[in-house]
Amino acid sequence: MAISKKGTSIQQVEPDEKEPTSVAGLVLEKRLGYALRRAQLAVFKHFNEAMQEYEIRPAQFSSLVVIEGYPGITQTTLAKVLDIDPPRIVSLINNLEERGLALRVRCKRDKRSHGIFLSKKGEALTEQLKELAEQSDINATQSLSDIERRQLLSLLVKIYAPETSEE
Amino acid sequence: MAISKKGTSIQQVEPDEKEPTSVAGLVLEKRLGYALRRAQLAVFKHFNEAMQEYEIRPAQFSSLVVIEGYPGITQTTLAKVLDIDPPRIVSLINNLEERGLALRVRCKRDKRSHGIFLSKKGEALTEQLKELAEQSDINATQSLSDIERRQLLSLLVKIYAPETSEE
DNA sequence: CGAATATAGTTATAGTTGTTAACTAGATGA
DNA sequence: TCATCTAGTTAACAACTATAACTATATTCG
Repeated sequence: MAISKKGTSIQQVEPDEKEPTSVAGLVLEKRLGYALRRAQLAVFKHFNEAMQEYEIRPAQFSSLVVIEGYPGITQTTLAKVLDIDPPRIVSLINNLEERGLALRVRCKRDKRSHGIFLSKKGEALTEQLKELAEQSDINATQSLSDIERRQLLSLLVKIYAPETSEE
Repeated sequence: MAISKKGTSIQQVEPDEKEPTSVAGLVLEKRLGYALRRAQLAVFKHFNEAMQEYEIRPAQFSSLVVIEGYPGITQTTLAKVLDIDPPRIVSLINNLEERGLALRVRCKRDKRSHGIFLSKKGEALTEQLKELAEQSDINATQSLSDIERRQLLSLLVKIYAPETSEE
């Protein structure tokens, strides 16, 4: 608009006088996708800081929690539950296994598949991490009340898993 | 738990009888970070499908909208507003410029910086994309009412930009 | 039975993205 | 005028994601 109006080619202009510092007022502030992305990044930043000393990444944490809840779960099922591709599971479990947090046990019935279990160490760590994660969530959302936090959670679940969110 | 209990080494076990298909019931379902990530991926999937024929990626869309709102914005300011690193802006704007959607204009006052503007074509496209993006948001959140959608948006803004969300 | 098909896990590969360091040109200030 | 700072850029690299293809087992069915 500002430029394309003039027919002659312009080489130089004045810079914008007002310096925006946020997307406030733009359509962008009304876009759910954008807001979700920004909020997710903000919350993950806290999470990663909290987990740094344990060298646990988000996907590893999720895996630990799911394995804890379903001991003996197969890699394929874990991939489905977390909605990630099977090849990613391999290095993920490799890493947990190398660190002595989880172990693969070949399945008697179907020798192609492995059940995944937590070691004692893995269980203990998972308990600790769950506490940390909860605290990190709260830290990352200081501007929200408890009620708002619960509201938010329930709205998000409705989006990513609409079938399970009837209460 | 299941495995580490026995002292002798176990080679093979039965697989888990119950096949979980979601994180319902696990602590994971209570984690904001996890819910945000899953919801964001779901919404972005819709967005990317909608934008596919225009070959516009999320960051490009955001840039177009911000440039439209602040014609002549510098790359540094754009980086700040979108909270992305300056190097990323370079290829982003290069791409928009190559496609004739935006243009860099060297700034008279400070010859180091460039003002970025949309071309007529860029403006027209941005208008179209904004409609598409709004529709895509709604499609991605069919399970939410209009009120819930607005609630969600306002909660998310409180997280990623707490200072701007007082109304 | 045994050939065709399917599945669990894996490996390899490559595309895409985000991060960091360092460089150039121009601006600023003592 | 020299040192310092900043905008934009380039290059190198680490991380993540997606795809294809391979292996070993399992299953199905003529």
